[in-house]
Amino acid sequence: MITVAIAEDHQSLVDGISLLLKYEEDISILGTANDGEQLLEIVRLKQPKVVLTDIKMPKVDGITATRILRKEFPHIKVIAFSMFDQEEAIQQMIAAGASGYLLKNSPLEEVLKAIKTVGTGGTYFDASINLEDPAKTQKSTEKTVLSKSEREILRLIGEGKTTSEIANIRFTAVSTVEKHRKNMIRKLGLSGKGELLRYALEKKYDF
Amino acid sequence: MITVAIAEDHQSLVDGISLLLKYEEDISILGTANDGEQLLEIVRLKQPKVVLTDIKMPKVDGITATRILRKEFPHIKVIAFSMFDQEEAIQQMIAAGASGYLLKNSPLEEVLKAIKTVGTGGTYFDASINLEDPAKTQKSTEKTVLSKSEREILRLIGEGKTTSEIANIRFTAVSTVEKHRKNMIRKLGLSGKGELLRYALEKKYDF
DNA sequence: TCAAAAATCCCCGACAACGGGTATTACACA
DNA sequence: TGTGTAATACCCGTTGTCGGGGATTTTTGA
Repeated sequence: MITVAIAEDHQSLVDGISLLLKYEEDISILGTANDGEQLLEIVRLKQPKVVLTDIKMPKVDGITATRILRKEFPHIKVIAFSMFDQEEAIQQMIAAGASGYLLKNSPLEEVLKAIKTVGTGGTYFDASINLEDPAKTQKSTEKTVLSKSEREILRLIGEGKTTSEIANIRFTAVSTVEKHRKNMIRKLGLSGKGELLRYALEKKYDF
Repeated sequence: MITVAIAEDHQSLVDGISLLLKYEEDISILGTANDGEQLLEIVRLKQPKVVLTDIKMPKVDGITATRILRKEFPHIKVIAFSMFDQEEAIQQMIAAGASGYLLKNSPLEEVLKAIKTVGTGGTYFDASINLEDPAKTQKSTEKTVLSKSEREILRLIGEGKTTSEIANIRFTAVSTVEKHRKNMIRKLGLSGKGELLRYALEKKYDF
């Protein structure tokens, strides 16, 4: 018997999945949640074997929830369920300890397959996902190399501050902040005008 | 017997709804689509009594599809099915001729109720929708709505493309893309260098 | 059919962001 | 004690973005 908990902010989709799984003999749904907080509660109470979770959710996002759950209950397997096949999200989800990744525009049958595969110790990644890409992986390992000032500036960039605003906040010269920007761009292997803001916004859940 | 066509770009959700409706005696699904073009095809071929459609879809969006269908087949009832309860979208959908409006974070049972109510000549609007405040509604409908090209460009901005790259992709002049950018900034009340990218990244997950 | 909205193109100036350098001070740690 | 890294600050030049205009064509809605 595979016990499952589902977290997904669209109740209609939760209902659809529940309906499908209800007729499966070897699968039992222990609970459903509409946000990350509810998911953590349910898992702590009932400890399912498999967790199926959306990435974008209110209160606590799927990546953070996965990281917390995998730390508390290493035996619990997590399958991510997302609308997007963005590499960053997938990469982060894998880093957080997910055993599978599904896309919402795949058939519902995929969900069933994924739960069964992951529930019996395997991994399941949607066919339309292409992983590896050494540049990205390298990027994520190098991100820890950022220094204290650099991290602070990156955070401020993520909050929408411009270079001159950051300089005022930190009581340093504009040229210093720009230097830090450039160093970060070099360290992270980025290029182009908006890339650092992009990076800051996408990684801002990481602190 | 109520005949139905469903359009929704997330196949998993289509499957869930289909699964639910399959066990209903008086409802029959004539076809499902993953984008607006497919929906138009199906409706023209099979002419269902009720159409359940997502608003955000590839190729042809739900609002446009509704407008076209209501013009060609005035007897066909349309129910909108959306993730967001933004007044502009609801207002536009009603203006296009929709008889109902559902939110994806409502239970699946609501879908059933809505189809039955609309299929028998009624209207069904989600309880958590509040449409009063005519002044505000009027204001937002004529102000905040982005056009087709603008939305496409916003999407590309969200994918990290620069203005010149977008111009190449769309086979238009750089100046045109810049004009669209500026119009969007004005429409959305933004200001500053990175704000549009910021907006694009934040709204990217919301449709 | 006809006006409104959208889409296309161009101009200018201002300035922030980036790429590529150089240089000084300070502090850690081996 | 020296080497390394971080943090500070400045230079030049290029490109992208934004604010503010104007103008034409095409599409669409009423």
